[in-house]
Amino acid sequence: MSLPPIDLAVFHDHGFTRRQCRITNLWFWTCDKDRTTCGDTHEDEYTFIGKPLIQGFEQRGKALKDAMREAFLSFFETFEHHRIQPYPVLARWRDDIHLTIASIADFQPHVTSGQVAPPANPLTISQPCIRLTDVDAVGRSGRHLTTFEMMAHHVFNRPDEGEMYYWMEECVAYCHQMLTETFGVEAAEITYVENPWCGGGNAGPAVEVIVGGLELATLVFMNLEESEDGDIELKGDRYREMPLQIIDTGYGLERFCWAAAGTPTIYEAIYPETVEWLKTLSGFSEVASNWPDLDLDKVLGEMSRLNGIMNIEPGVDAEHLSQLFIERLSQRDVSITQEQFLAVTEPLARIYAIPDHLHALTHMIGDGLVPSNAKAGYLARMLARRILRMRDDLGIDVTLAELISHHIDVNMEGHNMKQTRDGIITIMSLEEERYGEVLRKGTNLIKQSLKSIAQDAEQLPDELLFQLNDSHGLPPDMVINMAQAIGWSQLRLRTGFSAELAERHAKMAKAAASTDQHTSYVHELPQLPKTVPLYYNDVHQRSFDASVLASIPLLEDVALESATHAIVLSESCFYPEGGGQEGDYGSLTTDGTSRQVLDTKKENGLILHLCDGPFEVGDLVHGSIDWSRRKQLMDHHTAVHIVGGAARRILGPHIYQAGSNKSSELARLDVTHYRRLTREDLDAIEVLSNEVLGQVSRIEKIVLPRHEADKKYGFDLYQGGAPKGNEIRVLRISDHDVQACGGTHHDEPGKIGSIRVVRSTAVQDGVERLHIVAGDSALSFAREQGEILREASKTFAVASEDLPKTAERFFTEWKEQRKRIEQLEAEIVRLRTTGGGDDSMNVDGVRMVVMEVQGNLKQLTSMLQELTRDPETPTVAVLGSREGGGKLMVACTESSIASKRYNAVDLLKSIIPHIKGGGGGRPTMAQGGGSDADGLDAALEEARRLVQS
RNA sequence: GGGCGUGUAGAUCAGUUGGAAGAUCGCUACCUUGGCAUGGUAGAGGCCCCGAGUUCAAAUCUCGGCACGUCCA
Repeated sequence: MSLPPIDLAVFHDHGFTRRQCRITNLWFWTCDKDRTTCGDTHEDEYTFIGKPLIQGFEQRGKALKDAMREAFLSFFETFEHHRIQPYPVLARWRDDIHLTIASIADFQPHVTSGQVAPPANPLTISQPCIRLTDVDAVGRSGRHLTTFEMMAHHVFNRPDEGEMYYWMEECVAYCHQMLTETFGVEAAEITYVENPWCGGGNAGPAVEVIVGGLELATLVFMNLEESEDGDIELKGDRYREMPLQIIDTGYGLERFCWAAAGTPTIYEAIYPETVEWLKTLSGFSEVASNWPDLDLDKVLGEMSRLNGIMNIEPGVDAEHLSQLFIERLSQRDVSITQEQFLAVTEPLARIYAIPDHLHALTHMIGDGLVPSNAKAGYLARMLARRILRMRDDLGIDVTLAELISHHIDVNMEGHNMKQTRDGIITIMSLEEERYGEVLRKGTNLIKQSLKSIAQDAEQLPDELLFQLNDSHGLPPDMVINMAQAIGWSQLRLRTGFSAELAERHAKMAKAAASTDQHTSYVHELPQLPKTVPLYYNDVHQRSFDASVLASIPLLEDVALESATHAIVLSESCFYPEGGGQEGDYGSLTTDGTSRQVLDTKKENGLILHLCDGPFEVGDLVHGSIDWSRRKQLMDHHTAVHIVGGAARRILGPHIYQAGSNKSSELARLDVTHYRRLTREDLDAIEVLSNEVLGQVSRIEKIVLPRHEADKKYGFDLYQGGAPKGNEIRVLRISDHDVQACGGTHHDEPGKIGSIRVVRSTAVQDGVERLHIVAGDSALSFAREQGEILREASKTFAVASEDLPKTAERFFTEWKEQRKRIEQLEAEIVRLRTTGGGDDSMNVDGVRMVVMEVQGNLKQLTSMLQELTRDPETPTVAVLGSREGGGKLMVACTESSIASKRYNAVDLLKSIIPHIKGGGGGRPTMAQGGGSDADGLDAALEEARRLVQS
């Protein structure tokens, strides 16, 4: 069975009829008798360019967006939808995506799965979203954006629990009423296209709302989930109805603006100030004056109408596209050469894309993101670099910080940003600096790489381009441009290369994705009630009594040390590893047996005590935990929260926990920051952390329903990772730090004693790892440091205060003396080589020196150098030394009869077996060593024989 | 999370098959000049990132660490 037709009263009431599109074959509803297409095909041009279809909105830019958004939200408010504040663009409540890509993403996965209640029902929202998949098409297609606001009304129905708010009929009715009444759209311009939606294991009927050739909204009725024995078939997969029935709508705010403005592209409707500014700065306005005959306005007008049917998607070859455009334009009596076309469209594409990218970047950085070379931070860096490149291509002289400042002034007023303006500007300046550095290094590298390429080459090797891109951040087209500029004028980028590059990356990504795995500790977990955790009620409880519910042998490959069995109890105060806190150790005993608990883990709500032996099911056991270890873990865990809060107060609002680990020896806290931390930073964090220990007398532990926690404390709660349940355990250390955390913590910070921030290391760019010790570990750390100091001072026989000064003195003296030794060795060599007449002889005008000397390879080298330096006395020298198992060296005076007649390597190879060694070198200088110094005499004797013959 | 790349003089970088640590700029002194720009000559400046291993021999090869860069998810 497939989905039935979407046949609603609202269609009939407004005189709409159902037809099948002659191009796409999709069914659609229209009240225009002449319409034969669904509206979104390659024959449906944009009809609103120059002739707005949405009436009553004369503003442009931010004012237009604000008015449009307000009109939408208040429409739904009057129909009893609750207005929800937008979520951040960084999807920190999710671990599967970095960015908020749709309004429904706010409620995934737990609201949409039914585990967590929605914040309101029904609700309306305008959610800023970022999607980078189409980034290449932005600016070129006239309609693509990386950042947009998705206006929506959402409903979460539970028919099985008698909670049914509304479904398709009402949903479409709201949409139609809003379009025609609030926005003044003629009903004849609207088509509703039936096009089922599926994705991510869910599916349902859906309606696309098309106005003037532009898809303004999609109304999705999500009521199906993937199931092998489902009775509904959609696009090859089987589905069944699910208990939760969700209305997921998406109205493109910017598209509404565009339809209201009727501008040639969407960018002029929403970013008019920046587009004008960049046109002026880049001198684009004068481009047309190069060709007085060209009617630029007409070209652009026709182009934007064409945009609607050209279906410009990312990855389309630019050259091919331009030819297609020129062809189509000529069909419409617009004649333009390729040169003219590119001179107009290339700069325009950049002028349009820059404000869009700035908007996305401002949102991301504004939400507290730090640019990085990994994860979401990398996406921000990519956007920043795209902006900088486009700016350079346009030849504009403004900094990234100035561009962002301008954007904030024009577009961000009233938007609540977490990061400060100064913070954003600092981060942008650092990014631009870094970009400059990549360019500078890249230029050198390209010059270097080109050395091996013929000046008249037409292409560069694929491997070179791949490598320059992947390892050095130099995009292929930039490499070609640079190479052309410095003399390789014939070079072109091979058609299709960019596509191959993308494909290569996709392959790598696919290979990486398939290596995901989950470790389990036992073969099969029995169905048992969740273990009752005692550690939340009283974190100080050290022992308890419980009954054994299961005793399961551990899987071979996860067995650690001597643990053999996982014991499941009815309740436990053993804390299982989680939230970066290691599991508790201790013991379980009955009257007869006693087992060590070597680690504690959690799986499917069951606490697994990993023991060194089994129990009988039904045994009553007495459990007691290793308290000193637990106390230390609590010291470290609570300290991590305090240090995190301190770092945020000292370094800025972008400080976010990127991971943490607490063992009994030390704790590690990874935080996001845009530059390396100095010791001064660490000191300030340490001082503030210790102040908190004294100032805050109690740590609050509160359990809240999820949406209440979100509302009260915001998404910074979820720094430790996205929690799963509807109930959130909030740990609040006054206003210093508030986080959702399932770990065990002290009730009073003062119990920790003291905190030391030992050092910081870099995890990746944009993430610093703080090494922290607290409580007893802090004391033993101090003791160890003292011991290191004492040991070092003992070696120097000085007081530890004098150690740095003394070490420095020793080091400089060591350097000076090393130099002095070199000089003295040279002197020794000079003395030895001037005297040795006895060991030299003359064979046909070549001086032969064969002798045993004292010294290492380095000294022998200098001696040989001295002996064979003078071209006036051609010399072959063979030196031997007994050091280190015997050394032999042979050298000939360069470019003389000596080097013509004798080969140092051959000579060496003939004599080296006497000392049981090997060696090699160049024809004029060879060296080798052996393991039998006693053979040295024989070796030298053979050398004498060889040179005489 | 995965792939790739780079650590050599104060700076920017060469360094071939493992076999004698280099260039350019900067620095110091001297020469040229009335002085400066410039030109000439000489010199100083190196834990070749750190630690193991292989080898007669490691800046070079292998492994580990640290630091930096970059592409992708």
